[in-house]
Amino acid sequence: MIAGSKLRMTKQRQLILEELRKVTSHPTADDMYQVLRKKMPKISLGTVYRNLEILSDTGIIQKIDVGGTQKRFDADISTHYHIRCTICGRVADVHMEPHMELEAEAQKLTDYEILHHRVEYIGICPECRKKQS
Amino acid sequence: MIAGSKLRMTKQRQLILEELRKVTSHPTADDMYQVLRKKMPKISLGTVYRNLEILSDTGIIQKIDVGGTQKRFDADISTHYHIRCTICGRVADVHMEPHMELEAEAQKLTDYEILHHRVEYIGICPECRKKQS
DNA sequence: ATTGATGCAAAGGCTTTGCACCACA
DNA sequence: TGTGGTGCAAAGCCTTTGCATCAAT
Repeated sequence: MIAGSKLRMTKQRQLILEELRKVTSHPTADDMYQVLRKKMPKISLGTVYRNLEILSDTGIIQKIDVGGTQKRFDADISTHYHIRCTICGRVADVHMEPHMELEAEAQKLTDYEILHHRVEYIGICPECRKKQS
Repeated sequence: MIAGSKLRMTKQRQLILEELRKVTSHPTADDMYQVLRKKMPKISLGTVYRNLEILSDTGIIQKIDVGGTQKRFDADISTHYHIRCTICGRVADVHMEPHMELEAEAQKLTDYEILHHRVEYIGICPECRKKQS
């Protein structure tokens, strides 16, 4: 997908990338669609899915696969950890240095070839905590 | 779900639990269904889903939410890390001690209340590695 | 007997895809 | 002007659910 690609920068693709870069909320495809259609009413959900897929295949954005049913997307392509609220599903970044030594440690114990690792925290976000009390 | 539950140990539920405890392959609901129907041809996929859900809600088994579209299940309810093959999707355990200090470290950096953490490794399993070469 | 569980099939949620038309390069 | 992209709608995949019937307690 990356090599030999003849990607065109359409207005839709450009807007999708632009809007994703504005937020840190790790939106789902449908979250994006709801925002995008305000600025481009005729954009289709299929186009949003297709572009998010292409942009993440190309490495321009990142697809994140935290628990829950929907995939989420992130314009920050650096390796970083996430935390998900078990109540509302919201996802936020955890700004800590990735523990690369986890990979070396695990590599001694598995016969898989380790390529990456992901850490996901599960917790309760401030908003949901407030509602609970 | 746990408190005040009046669960019946039906033949289906018993078999589902029994078969899940036999394997370490982290099967999907459909994987389970394919195995179960050999021993109980009339069992329905809905029953498999319902029971895996109930058993994990009750804490008797664990639902695991590694990347990919399908949920997987594990009779081992201890906290442990998983590795997923990026080619075939297979999931295996990584037998290392969980790094509980990751939670304390992250807690300093987020205003979420951290409850758990998960580590997922992504790699290539021995079988797929063999096919590549 | 009571009522939770099952089998079946239909419906639901999220995502992908076929197709004719459109618009970047 | 060639071909990748779009909008639309249909289809696909996984999972949940309504309902009549069954069976565990």
